[in-house]
Amino acid sequence: MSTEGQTADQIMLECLNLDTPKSFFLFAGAGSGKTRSLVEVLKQFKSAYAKRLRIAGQQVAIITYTNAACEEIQRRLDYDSTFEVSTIHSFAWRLIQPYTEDIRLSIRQNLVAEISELHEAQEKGRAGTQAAIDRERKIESKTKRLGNLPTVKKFTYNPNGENIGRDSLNHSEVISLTAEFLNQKPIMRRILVQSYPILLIDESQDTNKALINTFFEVQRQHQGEFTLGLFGDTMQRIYTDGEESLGRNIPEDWSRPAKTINYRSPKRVIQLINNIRELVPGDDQQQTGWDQSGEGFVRLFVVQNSEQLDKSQIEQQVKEQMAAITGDPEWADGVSPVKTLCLEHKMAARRGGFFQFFSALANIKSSYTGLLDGKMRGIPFFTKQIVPLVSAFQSEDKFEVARIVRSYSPLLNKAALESTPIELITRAREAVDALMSLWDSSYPTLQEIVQEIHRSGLFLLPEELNIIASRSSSTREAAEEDQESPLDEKVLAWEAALQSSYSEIVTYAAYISDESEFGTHQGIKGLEFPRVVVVLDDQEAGGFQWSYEKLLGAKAPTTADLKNEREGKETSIDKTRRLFYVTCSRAEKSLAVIAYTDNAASVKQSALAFGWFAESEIIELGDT
DNA sequence: TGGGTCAGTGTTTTT
DNA sequence: CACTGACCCA
Repeated sequence: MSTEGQTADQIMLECLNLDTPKSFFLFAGAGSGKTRSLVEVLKQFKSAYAKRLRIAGQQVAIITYTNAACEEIQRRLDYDSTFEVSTIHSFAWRLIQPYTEDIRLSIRQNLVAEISELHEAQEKGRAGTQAAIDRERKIESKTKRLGNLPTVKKFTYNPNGENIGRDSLNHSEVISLTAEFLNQKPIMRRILVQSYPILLIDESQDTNKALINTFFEVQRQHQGEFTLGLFGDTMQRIYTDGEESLGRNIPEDWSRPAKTINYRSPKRVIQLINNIRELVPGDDQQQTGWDQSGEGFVRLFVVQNSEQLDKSQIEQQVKEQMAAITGDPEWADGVSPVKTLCLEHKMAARRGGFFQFFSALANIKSSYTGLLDGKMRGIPFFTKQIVPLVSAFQSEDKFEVARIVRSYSPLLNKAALESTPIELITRAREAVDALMSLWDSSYPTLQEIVQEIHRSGLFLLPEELNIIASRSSSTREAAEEDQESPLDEKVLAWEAALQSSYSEIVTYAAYISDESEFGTHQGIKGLEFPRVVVVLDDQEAGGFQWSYEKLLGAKAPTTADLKNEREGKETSIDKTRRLFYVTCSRAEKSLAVIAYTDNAASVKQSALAFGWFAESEIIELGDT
């Protein structure tokens, strides 16, 4: 370890002094060992102050962005109760939860304002369009919520999932209510400061703007009794909610420690990410490599878009070339992890071989989160029952097969009352054998699996699947004419999803449990992988927030971009550059960037002109 | 008929 | 955010 890291740790430790508290903003770049510093400093803090905090009934609050980061820090702090580690959402909810009447009042005011805005828009807008219908529906649901508001005894909120109940608040409401209450109610500020004399915020660049500014204000008003410690890297702000000017407006009397060594990436990758952020006006943060880091490799593969492009073949080719270039056979041995980062889940789904299943269910907007975490009704039936059963059966693990059937099968429970154990077991075995015979020739479709389970009764079918399985083809046609209710929307989506092969559910299950070789550009915040492929493909991406084509000069900046630039605001190019920075900085050994583009020549030229890649590091693939 | 304005449309990431 | 298309006005 260099002295630089110790210095930052030392500064932070000095700030965390209950008698002379001092706030700080720690610049912690990619791979700088920030979590390790945090844990080290907190452990030292604990030995000096834990007892005093406990007597006063106080804790140190540590706020993270994701659940994964939260669990990681909790674990590394040995689940010590001196520390309250939570995501921003669960922390915020704990603060405001008791204030039912204030929440009710605030929500009421918001609803009234939103409804009147909608009415206004409805008068201004054209009648009969989708937008008008949507507005009408919104007015209806907001009015309904307004009417229901007085009957709410207690508001509910689930930080980790869907919040669809009558009494529930959504994610953004919890955050904005917290900012509002802290701003308006001195007592809330006092409770916060007294419960948590130290508040540390990880990934502060992505913390909600209103809330982070409120925390600044709380700190300003409670100097001498409150420490606010922000960790972050403004270059890694990749969510729209964060404060743009964070880091530029830090109060004079704060400490500004910096961890500028990158322990994660090899020198060539660090040079690339330094070059990427060099182009950001006003950002002078540069990282240095660790003495023991290797040189590493970066390559840019430029692919001209065309109709008949076989992307999977190109991406395989990239891995093989990377194996040859780096001398690291694990790039292409097919078993070692190579992480491929795509902009969107759908792009990952296409490459990961579960697109049909995923995109069908992605149409159910109300439970998209459930699709991403695998908790959507209908999915655990496959991932927790069918997939484990099939894999146990195929590896001839009889105990595991028996365990799964015993845990889930109504065949055993129900029949248990009227039959002898031997009959039961025979029936269950026949049901399992019948199911498994579907795999005899090739993979069955999910539909075939569902039909077979429906026939044998081996497992209980979730509602939507049961509806589909019980339908005869004539009732199915009748049902298609009437697709009004939300259940029908779900049933339709499931009908499409069930057409996919069993293999899709297997690769999907791996994806949502983070065992897949694919990830999204944003979802991999804070993670690291030895071999990284970054896929840039505007054409395949559906969204409009990022444009790699503009970043790489293949597409001219738009009038909106030029206007933003003139006004000193950030452009879509700035946003895309930061996302690109985050993806590239994940690599521990070597990095391959694949740029699918309408203008290969411009991409190559820009990559050279920016100084990001050398001529010898750019490889053109495809038709050219 | 040409130009200007603005509503409508598509739609992704995390909690 | 960027684009399309409806609509208004000269």
